[in-house]
Amino acid sequence: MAKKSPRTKPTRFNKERFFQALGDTTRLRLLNIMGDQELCVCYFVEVLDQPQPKISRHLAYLRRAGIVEARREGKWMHYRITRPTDAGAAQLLRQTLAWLKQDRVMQSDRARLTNACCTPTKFVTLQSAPAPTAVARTRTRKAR
Amino acid sequence: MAKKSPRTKPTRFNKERFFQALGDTTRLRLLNIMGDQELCVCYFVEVLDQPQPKISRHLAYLRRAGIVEARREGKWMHYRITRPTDAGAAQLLRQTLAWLKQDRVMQSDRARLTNACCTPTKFVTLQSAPAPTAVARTRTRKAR
DNA sequence: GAAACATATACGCTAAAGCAAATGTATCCT
DNA sequence: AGGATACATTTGCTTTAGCGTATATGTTTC
Repeated sequence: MAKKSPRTKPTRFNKERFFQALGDTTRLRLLNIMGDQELCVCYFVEVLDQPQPKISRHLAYLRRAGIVEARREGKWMHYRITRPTDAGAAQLLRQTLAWLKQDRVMQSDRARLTNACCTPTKFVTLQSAPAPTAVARTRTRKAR
Repeated sequence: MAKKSPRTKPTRFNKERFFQALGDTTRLRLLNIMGDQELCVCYFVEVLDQPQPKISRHLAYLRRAGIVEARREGKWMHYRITRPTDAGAAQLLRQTLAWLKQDRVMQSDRARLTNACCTPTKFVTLQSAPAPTAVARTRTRKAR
């Protein structure tokens, strides 16, 4: 028995949850900052200048919605945007990210991230944080 | 004093509200049913088979988010999808609508609408309701 | 203008979202 | 082992969303 996976995983992508995940400014800012890189939590805290539990909660929300993935490396958790299992959602997400880049607030967030990356020593909270690393684009550049 | 309008109207499109508006199944179903036509409330009530106040509330929500517009014709209110003022939102909305069409539930909603339109006499609530009319695509067909 | 109709809004409720502060957990360092 | 670091999660609270029921508003008809 124990049918391997007649439909175990593809429980049907939840559109409602997907849009709800995007319906919060903090989460949109987090996604915008991530862009194509993988960031550890301390960077989000630093750039958005908001309490760490709040950041963690929103990241967890995005994770449940299938929009970001996490990877542990020692004591650091790295978050990156992932490709939603649903193709339509994937396309919408890509467009949304492009849309965000036109926003003033989002641009200044990115500027602040760049600043933090270049001179992490200026930020107490980032003293020893691992630098962000670019993430392999899913199928955009030269495939993987 | 009372500065006339240094920036009265373009209050900046609210992305948060936009996504929140899409983050509800009932509202997605309403949008899907509208498609390119203009429908009066009784059709929504009939097709979704849900209480009228609920439908009205969701339509009001969509209206506040700048996604639909309403037009009164006698005692009937006609709702139609509108082009959001923000170009990015407009594109996302278009794609979302296309995305919905692939959904089983959405397809059956559309089928039920077609049925209701062809034989309105079979539906008590639609006895005298005005038939849906196609809406001038914003810039798609031969302009207006 | 009264009755009937189509739709909107108010009300009371429950559930969920969002927040700050506190606490828990895993990891690293010595 | 013990303390420090980096997050995650819990707790208690306030706000908002969504629902059904009841009621109000605007329109037409008689």
